[in-house]
Amino acid sequence: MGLAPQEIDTALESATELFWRLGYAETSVQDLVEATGLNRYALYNAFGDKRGLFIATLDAYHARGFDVFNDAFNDPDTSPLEATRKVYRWMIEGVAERQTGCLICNLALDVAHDDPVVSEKVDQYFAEIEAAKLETMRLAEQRGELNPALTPEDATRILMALMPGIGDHGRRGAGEAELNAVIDAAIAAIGRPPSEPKTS
Amino acid sequence: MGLAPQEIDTALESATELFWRLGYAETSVQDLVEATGLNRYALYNAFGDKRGLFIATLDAYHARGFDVFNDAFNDPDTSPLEATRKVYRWMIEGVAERQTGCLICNLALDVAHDDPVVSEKVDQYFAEIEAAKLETMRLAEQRGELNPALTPEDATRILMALMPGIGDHGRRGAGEAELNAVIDAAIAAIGRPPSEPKTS
DNA sequence: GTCGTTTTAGACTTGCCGTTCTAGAATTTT
DNA sequence: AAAATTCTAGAACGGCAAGTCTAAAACGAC
Repeated sequence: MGLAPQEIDTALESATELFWRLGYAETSVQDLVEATGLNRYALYNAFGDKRGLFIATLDAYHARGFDVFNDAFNDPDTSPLEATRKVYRWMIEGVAERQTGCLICNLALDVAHDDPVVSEKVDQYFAEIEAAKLETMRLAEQRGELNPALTPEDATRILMALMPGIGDHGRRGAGEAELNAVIDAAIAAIGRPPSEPKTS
Repeated sequence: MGLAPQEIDTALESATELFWRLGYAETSVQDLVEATGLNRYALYNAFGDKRGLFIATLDAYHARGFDVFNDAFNDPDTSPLEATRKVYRWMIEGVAERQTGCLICNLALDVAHDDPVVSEKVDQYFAEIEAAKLETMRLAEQRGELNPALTPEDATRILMALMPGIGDHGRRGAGEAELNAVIDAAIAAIGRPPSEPKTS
């Protein structure tokens, strides 16, 4: 009776991938049955309904992203701005690979519109990211690595607002190099500028 | 026989507003009938189908945006960066008023995914905006108003990638002031920085 | 004023998808 | 080994929305 935890995990993984690539509304339950290898009965038993399964994938995705975040910032050798670049590189990899935006920044936002539970989760996720970024930017300021025209709050605003743009850019076909150029430009703008102009 | 051009225009206006606020899939033909005041028969006669009507609204929106763009940049008293700020302010007004992203940057992108015609239009629209921004940033560089850490291409990348983020931010409930703070921070970052740090 | 055309309003058709149900197969229990 | 429980696969149900059709109303021409 019931599924083994490991079965649930692998099912969640394929479901995440499917939702991510197709979008919530565009993913049919039949697609999920085929992708997970579980039959309808088992799916509904384990997750309640399609929405429940989606929410479970959000949680799993969130946990994964959290780990990446911590790894990048706990390396004492990298500066705050470099750690930030690393996190965006990771995000960009996912976007470029699937030609679609981050599961939460871009996809869950659609579902959030008429689902309070998802909406709550998205808000919480964004708040977490924003707090982490702000702390990082404060650190950058202390080290004198921040553009003097910006407060840490300003830098955080820019970084936060770029996230959906990177996803959308990827959806419209931008490759990894193009997306990296965006975040590199942003980090250059946020950092302390040189006295000599950069040549194109 | 047929509708007067003026009837078509007002119908298009209400349809635009409806699509914008609700999204494409979430807007039913019945909603459009009620909002435009035209009956189904007349709607299908004038625009072919729901998708045709949507594409017509895109064209109208595009034309409107084009005008705003030109107005902002043809004022000889404002610097390139200030003109850019003006255009974003206009965009932010629309976003804040409707709590949803720009019709093309955010909404049409969803539809573009499985509609080549819409996809083409979105691409063309983005290319236009990008070219205009790049020209503006080149001008800013010539005037010595650009952050020396950035090429005009870099600055354009940042500005382009911010657009969807502003829309999504608005969708998640950000008000006009918050959204303005984002673009102000970005323009500060793109501009030539002062020697003294900004105090928060 | 009557007849022909156009417009209206909404019922109807078709198709899709999430969810539930069911009958048979597999599996476990004793 | 037999019986009870659980799982499987897919059929059936219900609802919703786009697009078509139709019968009545409005309009216009002569």
